[in-house]
Amino acid sequence: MKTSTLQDVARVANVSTATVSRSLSNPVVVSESTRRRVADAVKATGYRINHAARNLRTQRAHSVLVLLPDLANPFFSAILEGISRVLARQGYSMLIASTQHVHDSGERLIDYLDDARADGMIVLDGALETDVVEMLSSASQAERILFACEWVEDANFPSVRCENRTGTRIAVNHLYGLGHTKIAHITGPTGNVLGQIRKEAFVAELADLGLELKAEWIMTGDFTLAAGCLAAQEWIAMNDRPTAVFCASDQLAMGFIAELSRHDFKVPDHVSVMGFDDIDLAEQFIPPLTSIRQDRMMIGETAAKMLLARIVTPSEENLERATVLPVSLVIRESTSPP
Amino acid sequence: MKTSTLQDVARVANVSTATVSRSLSNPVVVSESTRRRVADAVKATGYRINHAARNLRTQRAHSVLVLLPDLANPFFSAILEGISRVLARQGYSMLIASTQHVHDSGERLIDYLDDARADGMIVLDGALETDVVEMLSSASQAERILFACEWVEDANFPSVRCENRTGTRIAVNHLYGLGHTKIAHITGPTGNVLGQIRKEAFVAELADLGLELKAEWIMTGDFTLAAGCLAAQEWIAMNDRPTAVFCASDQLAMGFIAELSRHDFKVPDHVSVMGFDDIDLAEQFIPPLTSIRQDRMMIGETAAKMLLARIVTPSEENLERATVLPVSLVIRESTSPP
DNA sequence: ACAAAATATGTAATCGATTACAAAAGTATC
DNA sequence: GATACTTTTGTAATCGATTACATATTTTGT
Repeated sequence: MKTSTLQDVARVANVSTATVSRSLSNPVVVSESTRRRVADAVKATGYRINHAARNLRTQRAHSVLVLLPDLANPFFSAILEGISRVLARQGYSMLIASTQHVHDSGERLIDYLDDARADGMIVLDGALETDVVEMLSSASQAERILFACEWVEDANFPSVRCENRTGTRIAVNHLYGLGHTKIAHITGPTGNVLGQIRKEAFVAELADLGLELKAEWIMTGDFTLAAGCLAAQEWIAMNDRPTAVFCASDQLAMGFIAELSRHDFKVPDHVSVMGFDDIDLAEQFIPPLTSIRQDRMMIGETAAKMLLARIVTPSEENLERATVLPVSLVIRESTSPP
Repeated sequence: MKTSTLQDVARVANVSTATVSRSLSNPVVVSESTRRRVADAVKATGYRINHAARNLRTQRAHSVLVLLPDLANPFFSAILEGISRVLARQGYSMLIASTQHVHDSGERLIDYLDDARADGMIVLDGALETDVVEMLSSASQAERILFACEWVEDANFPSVRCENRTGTRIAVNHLYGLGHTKIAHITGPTGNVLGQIRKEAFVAELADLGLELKAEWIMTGDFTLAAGCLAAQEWIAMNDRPTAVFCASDQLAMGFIAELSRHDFKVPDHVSVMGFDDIDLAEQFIPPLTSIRQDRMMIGETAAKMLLARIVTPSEENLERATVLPVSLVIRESTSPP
């Protein structure tokens, strides 16, 4: 059975297609009685709007592309949930692509916007290659691209992020407040903005507190479990072991703790460990992880709202360029006095 | 700068739009020289096909909807990765929606197919409400719906799944082979097909091996960490504790182990524990988890391929209705002789 | 009661690509 | 060189909704 079209509805309601269209998308300009007849006809015919037709005519795709570096990273799930929720409410669909695949297939990201597949783009990957970033920022559609969580320093895209600096300071102060004075840090990947900022804030806060910081206490990681394990081996090998470690991500912290426990070190008895992000698993981990909580659902919702605002009313220049969302300290059992 | 259209290309190449269109989508019918001229014109104009226009004319959305019960579940990530990879290769986009949101917003799932937003649907949620399932199966587009991993018993949708029965038997035999004779099981949620089948296979295999099975050794769970914790409390409270536990999911196993270790029981010293799925985290867990591995990437790829075959050549009735993919035993450190 | 304004509806062009059909150009065959 | 056939290209209709503009109808003001 073919689905019915505006024409069919118009025939049944005995009006023109223009009236049906108006009745559905802009009801106030249609008289009460006509509106009712159209509504009945819609019900009778089981009419569903054809998105392809509307998209062509209105030059809108009614969908947004979300770009992830890695679908498997649990950090993104709640963000997607938030984005999806807001988009669905506005009748928009959510397209997903991983930056990896796009690169593999030689496809250009900007094509999604240029060829009417998506009206906007939310990028969750700050590690885009330079040429990709340049291509995006020079594109005519650049104002429809928004970064969330991560961002690219040089480019001037709108973005949503959390208080990375403040979060880091809160973390360090939590450890300091417990009595720790020898505090180490496992960083994110070199070149990553988040890792960089958290590291800078860490160094700055230690300086403010007048705490010593040995060079070897800053261990380079990359947000992953595996990197956490390696860092643990470094820690074990140290002569003067820090009594607390602030990790740039929960996954790092988990890997660190896991490797320690394989070598019979206990957290927080031998060393206090903190993460950053407060992913779902942090609460279930053993020991439950003290972390800096980012409201990922909120990040997703905010990103989607900002982007939709730009898509729907692109003229207004009172548009937010960057939104910074608060973080909070979640104290669990992986930290204690030294 | 507006993007250029077929018309623009045609003008530059000095041919008709029909020729340009053919030159791009069906080059063999166009002469070598013309094809070259068109190619040059495309490059000169920076032409990009307009998907909305093509979709309208061809009655194809060139996209597939993937329905998840829960974006946050790490089990799905690799499946999405597999789906995405195959779709991208064929020029299809991947839309994502969660069954929860769709239900909340009162939207009907089938609308995605009816209103030209998607050409097909991959459903990763076997727990759809009955009315939704009925709506889907009675739809004209029902042949474009495919279930992956989970499925609905009564309905006759094509599906991709893994060897749940065989996997369960392998698991039980692994434990039996280590010398365990008192083996318990933590099930999936009541009513879930996967949980049901794994439970049945578990009971059957124990019977085949002639092993005793006390009623309390089958603990009802729901695939989550939390359920695993509860089951651990049950286990602790038992007089005659089983020496091995086969869990219907890795998350159950992790919750179970976590709760045990909070009560100073050690795995595998006090009890051997197995999971099912082999999610990424299983390898990093402490202890690393013995599990039944499903190749989730492969499940995703297979699902996407099957669905595309149905979309592209819907006539052929030599189409696979169900593909069952093999599983394998991954032995790590959570199991040992009693 | 009539003009002016406001409201409601219809007509038809439009978005940009695809494709049935027609026409033209080229090749082979005798 | 004429005929039949194949290959290549063009013309124009089409997909289904939206919307500028025109027209018809109702309301308002005096």
